[in-house]
Amino acid sequence: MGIKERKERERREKQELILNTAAEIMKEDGIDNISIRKIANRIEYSPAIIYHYFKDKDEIIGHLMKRGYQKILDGLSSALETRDNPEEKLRKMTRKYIEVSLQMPDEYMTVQLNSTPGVVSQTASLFKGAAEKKPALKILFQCLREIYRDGNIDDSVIELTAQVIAASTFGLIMRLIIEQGLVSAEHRNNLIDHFINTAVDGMVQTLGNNRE
Amino acid sequence: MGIKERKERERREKQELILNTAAEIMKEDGIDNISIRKIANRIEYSPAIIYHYFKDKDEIIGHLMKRGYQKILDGLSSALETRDNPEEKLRKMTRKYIEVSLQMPDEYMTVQLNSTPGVVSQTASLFKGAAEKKPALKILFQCLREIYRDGNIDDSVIELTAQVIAASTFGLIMRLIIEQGLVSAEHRNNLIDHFINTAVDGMVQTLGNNRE
Amino acid sequence: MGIKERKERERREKQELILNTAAEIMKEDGIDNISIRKIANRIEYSPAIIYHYFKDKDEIIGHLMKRGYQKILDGLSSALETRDNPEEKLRKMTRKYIEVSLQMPDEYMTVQLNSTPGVVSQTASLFKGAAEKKPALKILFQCLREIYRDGNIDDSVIELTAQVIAASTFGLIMRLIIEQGLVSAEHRNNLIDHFINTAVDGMVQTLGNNRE
Amino acid sequence: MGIKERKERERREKQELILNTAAEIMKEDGIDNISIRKIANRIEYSPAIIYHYFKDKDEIIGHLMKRGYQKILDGLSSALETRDNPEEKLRKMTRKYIEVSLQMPDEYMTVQLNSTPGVVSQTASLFKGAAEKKPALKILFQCLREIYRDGNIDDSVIELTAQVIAASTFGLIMRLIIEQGLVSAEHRNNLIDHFINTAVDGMVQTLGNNRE
DNA sequence: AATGAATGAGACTTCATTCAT
DNA sequence: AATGAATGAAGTCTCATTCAT
Repeated sequence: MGIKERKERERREKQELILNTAAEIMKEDGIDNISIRKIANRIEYSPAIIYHYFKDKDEIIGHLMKRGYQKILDGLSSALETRDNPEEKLRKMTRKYIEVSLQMPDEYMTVQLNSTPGVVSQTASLFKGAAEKKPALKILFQCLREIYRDGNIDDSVIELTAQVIAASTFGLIMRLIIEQGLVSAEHRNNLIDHFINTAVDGMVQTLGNNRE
Repeated sequence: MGIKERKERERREKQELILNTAAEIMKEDGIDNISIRKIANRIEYSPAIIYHYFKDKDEIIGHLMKRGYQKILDGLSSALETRDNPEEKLRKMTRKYIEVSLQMPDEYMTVQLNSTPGVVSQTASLFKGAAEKKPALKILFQCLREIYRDGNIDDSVIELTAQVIAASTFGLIMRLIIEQGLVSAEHRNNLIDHFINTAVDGMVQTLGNNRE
Repeated sequence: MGIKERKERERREKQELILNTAAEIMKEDGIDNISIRKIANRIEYSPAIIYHYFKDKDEIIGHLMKRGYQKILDGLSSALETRDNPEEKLRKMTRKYIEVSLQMPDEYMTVQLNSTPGVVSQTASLFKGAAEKKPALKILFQCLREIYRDGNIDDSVIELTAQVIAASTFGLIMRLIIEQGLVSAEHRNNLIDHFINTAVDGMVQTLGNNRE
Repeated sequence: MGIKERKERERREKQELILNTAAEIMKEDGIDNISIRKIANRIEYSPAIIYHYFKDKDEIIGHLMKRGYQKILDGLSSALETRDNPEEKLRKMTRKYIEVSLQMPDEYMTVQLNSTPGVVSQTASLFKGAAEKKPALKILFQCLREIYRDGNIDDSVIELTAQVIAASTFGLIMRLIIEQGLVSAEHRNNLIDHFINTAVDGMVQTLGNNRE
């Protein structure tokens, strides 16, 4: 009696098809140019059927966002499970985050740049106290805390540092995405290495020096 | 025979009016919501007349972009004219760049995020050799070069550094714009200070240390 | 072999369910906003199944109408069975008719205002000869006839009178329904009393006076 | 230089054309079935142009309503300017009101039956105190007041009477409209005469008798 | 120089209905 | 008996653009 399950599966498959098509369009034309019609045309169905699988356009966009955010979080937390010293952990995490993001450039852009309240409340990370409320930032914060576990550096300063690292990393990723076609793979890797070795590491050291 | 010039002038004035109105709308509703109709309504002319002054909507958007880019460049080069030592100059320049950008958040976003070939070719800065071709990056590069004038650091490394600084700064600005409503003025200043003092300075020092 | 009957019964039950749900929607959103989908959603079945029980939407609407008309007739004839004098009977009947109608305002409106031939042929009452053909009007006519059994008033005049009473009563009911929220219960009762005591009674008396 | 005026006129003419077409559709399909598309199809223009002349569909409906209401008020007040005695004035007014309404049956129905708050607040007449707030009812009230100027009938009773007359008249008009095709012109006139002579007059007399 | 009129395309969404399963 | 999938038509509205005047 797998008939029910088959139907379920087919339904999910079609939903996936719709979402993937929407993602495709987003990639090509930007999120604001996703339209029910375009999706319908591509999958060669009538526009109406889409409302059979999703309540409205917002729901589709919503799914697209959730997807992007989830992928990033997954990638990030996988980097946490190493047993390296905290400095090394920080480096690996940063690298992982950059890599994951670059593998889904369009979703990343869409999610991170969206400024509708509902979304920005999830992606925001620069406000005071964000280190406690934002999962991704919290990870970063704890890593830094561990690095300075002996020194007496104020938590607020560590939060600032985490935020600056996050924002800088975001900037590098975004520019790499935007300039996609213009930067060679080799140079891109050099940039990432250099960013981690001088910017991130530089911050950590500078902070350490200022401690005394 | 000043009649011709007067006409010319009036023409330019009206073009300005149209562009300013478009900029206004961009600020309020985002670049994707600029419409010929909205512009026409605001200046209380008919939509058709706009085609008298601009070929089509794309031309208007193009002008808007060029404008934004120019403002940034102007602000930046003004920071160059100080006689401080290069380290201080770098700090001032970075700060100035951040400040200018934050004063025109929407134009900045629009210009920097646009990925149509025509525009990205102007804003791109991460490709190998950008330090020579991009005015803004060139300034940064020269400043760094001056800092390490005694050491024997390879130009390619300095370019990498300039690019990483540029990308990081871009990231901080972007996130500050996106999270506008959520970050207090005080915290925002702390972030900028911390960014300059630890991230930028940190890079410079780390690079110096690695020299030997 | 009660199996066939059970199926029959179940079928009728489901038809009832569908009709009741349709009536519900009519009450809430008006007759024009009844949609197959809405019915299906409420009874938690798929839209398609409804076509199993009714040919199409028109058939459902048709049933709804018939129902309304029946309710009114039932209520009316119950008022007939008193043994009062005819004047009193007329008053009671009128009052009963008003009350019953106000208890099912939406059905009443829908039925009475519908002007598709099929329906209007049932509700029409103003044409010459209606007193004989229309059950409801016939009752009224007979009541009036009884009142003037001694005088020599022409049947056509009595019919006119019955028709005017019917139309006036209809007007009062309709306005009370339309202005529902604006008329207090007390004032509504006053209006009904006043209508019966002055308008209906007034007609009857005026007609009696003109007899001689 | 009547060029401006000509354009103005043409504009108004086209607006009229649209409104008339809308009215036509209302007549045929009911107010709820007016659609921009239908209007456009009939006048053989594209749907978009309609938005050139009216802000949106609501504006069109609004105009339709205002039109209907105005016609009625005009017709009514013209009946007031006679120098007859009040009883005769009442008869003439009633007759005039019926006649005017029957000349624009569809607008009348549409306006009177519409129960959206904005409209019903204009057409409502049965609530306590309506005689003061509703122009049409006020006229009726004053006429009755004049008839009983010698007797000591309470204003609230006169208001009730006015309301009952208004509602009854409304009922007669509505049924005549609905049963349009079924009632001969002769019979229709008989009904109107009979209504005025027995129902309206009957009320007036009955009220007068009850005074003592 | 300026405008009003007009259009065709496209946006989102709801609906009644059919059909294979 | 019941359903999910699918469609085509229709609904309102906005837009960029063209053209005659």
